[in-house]
Amino acid sequence: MPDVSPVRPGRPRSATASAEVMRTALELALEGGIHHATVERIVSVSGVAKSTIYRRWPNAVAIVMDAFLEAVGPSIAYDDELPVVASFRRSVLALAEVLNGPHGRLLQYLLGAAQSDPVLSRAFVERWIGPRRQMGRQAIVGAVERGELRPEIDPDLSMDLIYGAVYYRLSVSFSEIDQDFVEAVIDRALGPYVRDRPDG
Amino acid sequence: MPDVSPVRPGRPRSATASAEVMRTALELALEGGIHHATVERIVSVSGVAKSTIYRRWPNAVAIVMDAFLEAVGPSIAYDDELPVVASFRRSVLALAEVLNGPHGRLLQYLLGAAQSDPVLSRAFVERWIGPRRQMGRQAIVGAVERGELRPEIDPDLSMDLIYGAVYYRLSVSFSEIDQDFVEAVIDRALGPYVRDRPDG
DNA sequence: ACGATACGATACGGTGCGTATCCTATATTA
DNA sequence: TAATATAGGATACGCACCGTATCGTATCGT
Repeated sequence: MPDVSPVRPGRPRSATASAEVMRTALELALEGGIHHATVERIVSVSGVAKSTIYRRWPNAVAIVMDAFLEAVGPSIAYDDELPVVASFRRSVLALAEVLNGPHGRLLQYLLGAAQSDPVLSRAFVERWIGPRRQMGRQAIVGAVERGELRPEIDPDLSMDLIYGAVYYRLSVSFSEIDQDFVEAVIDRALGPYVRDRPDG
Repeated sequence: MPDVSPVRPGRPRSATASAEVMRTALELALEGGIHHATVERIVSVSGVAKSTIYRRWPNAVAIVMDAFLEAVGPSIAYDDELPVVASFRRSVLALAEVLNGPHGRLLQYLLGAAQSDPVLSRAFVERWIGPRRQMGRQAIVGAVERGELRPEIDPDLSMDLIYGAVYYRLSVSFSEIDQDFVEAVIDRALGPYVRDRPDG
């Protein structure tokens, strides 16, 4: 996240340089895995100088991380109008779609790199994991307040169960995250707490 | 896994060399993270020649993987005599104890490396993930047969939920795997399927 | 003894890292 | 307009590690 405070003497940082570096890093990582996105390659492909890159990012993975989050970060796709189970289905299916696509492998690489890079891991939690958990927790709390879910449900644990199963597939059991799986997971995590609704 | 068929001409491979290499690799990785266990460092610490190492392993991570599995691989700790929920608690708590200790961070590193190394990932699934899932599935099937669990339970999905939550903590949300958490996860994954036992 | 294979030692080219240096470009401030 | 501060491009550097190759020596089976 190259941060530039707006009022500062001297030549300002080039916005196009940052964009070009991230674009190149993402492209390289998508093509040949995260190990293919090296600083030296990014330099030679993007044309931006090494010194410029190191002035903004500490290493190559950080660039890929920023590029990834900028590309697919914003979409969370919760919809509070729907019943809570349907809302979760929608949101987790959207996540699964990302994870099953090319960006999913990239996320897998980033997650792997975060395992031995505390800085990266913090960024990962704060900018990717955290927001989604937060939205999910709020959805559950809201559903409890509306009487859709029984109040005994533990929102945090629910998040661990749902997202846990999804990421387990991605990064531990290395199997597919299909629609049936997502729906089954959500049903088993939330189902026992769904209240019967006499008014249909 | 350096495999040597027993009947073969020529000088046999030294067993002590393999042992010393793995011991050193494990030690280095535990000390300074998996990136600290480089082939060149293993060479200079263990005294075993580079050529000998490359004759047996393709790279440094593979050595750490073998060493890790040899050190903490065997323990699964299922106990079919206990009720199924208690049996799972025992087993997953034993796993959590490993994951919370120094070997847990190592597993985290290995899991991370597996994300971008297909060979390592296969070995990981076959030798670490697979056996545990298998034991767990069998425990559930057995419990269904004994009438402890309702037959509608999906054993595979149950494994995804339980182990998913555990590994999610380890490698995605980077938070602690304490006893309360483990018990809550198992209760929510299996609880709804536990049959009342009138003779209990 | 002979052939086959392993071991240790050493050297090599290649890649990538992160830093430093130097010059030039472009902004603010006095 | 001049001074100051920061950015960008280009280049070179030392370092670590990788994986391969080559060599002489050691230790098996036949």
